[in-house]
Amino acid sequence: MTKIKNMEEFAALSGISRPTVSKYFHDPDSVRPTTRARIEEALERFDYRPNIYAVNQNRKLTKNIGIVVPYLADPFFAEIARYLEQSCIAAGYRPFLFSSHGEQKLENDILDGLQSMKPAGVLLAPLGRISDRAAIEKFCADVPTVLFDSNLDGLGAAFVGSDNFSFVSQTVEYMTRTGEPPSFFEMRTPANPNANRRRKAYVAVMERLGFEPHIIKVDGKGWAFEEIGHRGAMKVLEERGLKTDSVLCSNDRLAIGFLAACFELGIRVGRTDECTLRVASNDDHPFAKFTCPSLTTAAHDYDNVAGRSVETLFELIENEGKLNSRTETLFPARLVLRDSA
Amino acid sequence: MTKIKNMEEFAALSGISRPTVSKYFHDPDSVRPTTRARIEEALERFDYRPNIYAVNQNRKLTKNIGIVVPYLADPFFAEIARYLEQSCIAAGYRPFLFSSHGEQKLENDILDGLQSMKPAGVLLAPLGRISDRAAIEKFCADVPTVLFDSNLDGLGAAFVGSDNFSFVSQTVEYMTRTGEPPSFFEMRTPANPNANRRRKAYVAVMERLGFEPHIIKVDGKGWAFEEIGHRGAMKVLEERGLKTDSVLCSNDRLAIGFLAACFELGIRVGRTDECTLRVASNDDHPFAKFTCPSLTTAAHDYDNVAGRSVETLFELIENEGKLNSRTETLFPARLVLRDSA
DNA sequence: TCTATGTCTTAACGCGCGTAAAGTTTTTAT
DNA sequence: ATAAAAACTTTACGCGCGTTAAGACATAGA
Repeated sequence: MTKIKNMEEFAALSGISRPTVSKYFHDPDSVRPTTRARIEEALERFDYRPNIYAVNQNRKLTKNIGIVVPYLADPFFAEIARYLEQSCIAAGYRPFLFSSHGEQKLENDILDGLQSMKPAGVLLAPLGRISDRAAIEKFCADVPTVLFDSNLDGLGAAFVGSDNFSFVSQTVEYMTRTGEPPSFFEMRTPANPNANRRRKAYVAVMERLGFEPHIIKVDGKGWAFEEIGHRGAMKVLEERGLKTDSVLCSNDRLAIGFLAACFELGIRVGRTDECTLRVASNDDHPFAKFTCPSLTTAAHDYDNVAGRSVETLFELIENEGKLNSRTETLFPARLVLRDSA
Repeated sequence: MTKIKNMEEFAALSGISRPTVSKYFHDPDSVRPTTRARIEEALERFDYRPNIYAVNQNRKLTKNIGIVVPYLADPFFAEIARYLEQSCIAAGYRPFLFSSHGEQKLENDILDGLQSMKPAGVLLAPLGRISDRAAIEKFCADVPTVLFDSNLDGLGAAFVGSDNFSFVSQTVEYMTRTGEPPSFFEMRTPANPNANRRRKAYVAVMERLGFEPHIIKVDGKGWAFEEIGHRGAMKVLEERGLKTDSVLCSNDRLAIGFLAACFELGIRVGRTDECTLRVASNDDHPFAKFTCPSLTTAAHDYDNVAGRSVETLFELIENEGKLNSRTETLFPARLVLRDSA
């Protein structure tokens, strides 16, 4: 097995001219079946692969796709990233995954580095409130970008995410239908714009149903939501600051902390008789099934959000970075009934 | 602000010759302070960055570092990846993160793609039992690689991980000291070699202490450990297959499932009087603090494992891919006492 | 001031591949 | 069978930068 240095050499060994071989690697269907067969035959014998740097230097558009999520230690994003990666690979692209780890500077650095990779496109789930709008806007002007999960008004060629109103209305209506209307438990200054939309949806739904909204805001910064939810819940529960016997958490990770606090304080959570509190939430986090009790929550339509995100990006790429208009696609939630409410 | 096309142009604008500018980007300290100042001054005015593809084509060694983990949806790996990424950036490298998502084919594909990136080095946490040994061996022959988290005998230039014996001996000794010696709860065919070492350590420690080991093996494949632990625990607990009032789970994710099952069955877990079962585990998963009850576990020395991994890789890179001999570094665990045992 | 050393400039080649033009061969259609 | 179309080969240039060699220049030490 000889080591092949470059395409010239491989072309010679396969008995095909280099430009034709080059054409083959760009699109195997663009050459005659007989020559394709000859190339692929040689390919098996010699195991040659074009130098990606030389290739990418000479193509104005690479086959790279950047995937950026705000916080990869959150399994929600890890899962969605997995789906996105696989979709990209299936479509013949090379996905590169980055996490902003909750930091603006890192998000900016990632976009910076991404730009010099000349990616065909980028799937970006921005940090949200703490994102550097100007930096992202500048990036989007140069690179075809689809925003997902959390929207930044007007940025990117399109946005694909979940319909926060659908989440909250389903959970609130369910809890109201089966018991007392819930209070809303959230962070005081949420990092994510979805959180704000959920609060607004909560207020709207409560008012529509003729109930007075109760919002419990807990302190805490960053992405350690479980910790924040736990600490906040301990405080609220110990101070008896809870006006209702049912609570809707803004998201599952806060709820995980909330439930842990309830457990520690001996508060029975659930919908059975011996329980004094019902807790529901939003997201259907991968771990929501294993909380104690298991968490009733509104599930993201993972598949559709991820699927539509990549579809939109591919469309964008084929249209050379321009879409007719910026679309915002929102998928509704699916209520998942478990034991906590 | 003019758009700069290439180094030639930037060199002209900065009043320095291109070769010198090239030298500067390779190592800013390799040029005279005055010229360095002139370049950096121009750099601020014109915002130019070398084309990474052209750069990487002409350097035999890039500044890229591959980070490969077996399953990114596990926050443990997400956390360690974060640390590794940051260390690489701090050292002036460009980390690229990949997850094998529990699949051998994907692991192989990732290594394949990585190889054509000509990375300076790779930090690889292999899938373990289902890894393609031959493929990894071939890869390691060409690319400076440090294995971490799970060891494959003889592969890679070095291994850095945790000392499974230390984990298990601490948890077993603690449980034995404070109550009944534990049974060991694990998957029948664990994906990870660490699991086998933990079982062996359990048996060894139990025998040393003069107790008979009890091993509970539950069925299940893949990386959905919580699910597997939950289902397995339900079965064991319902069938009253538990011989002891204390259980040591092979890892935290199994324990999360185990605790959920206990909760559902009304079994009180903990070390207080009204509890009938104690559960401990290994890893100190990011969520272990929020289980119900919170999980007593042996913590990885994250910082040291990650830190030593990158240190070793950098050393390896500086030695041009060769180390004197393959070292295996194991860091001991730290027992974290919480409420479950 | 002069020399030795270090740093810079100029000129030029190479990396591996994309791509275009012109000519040749093969395939398809009539 | 023949003409038209399609695919191929040859030749050659360009991409942006690494790198080298020769010579010009600047800096430091005496």
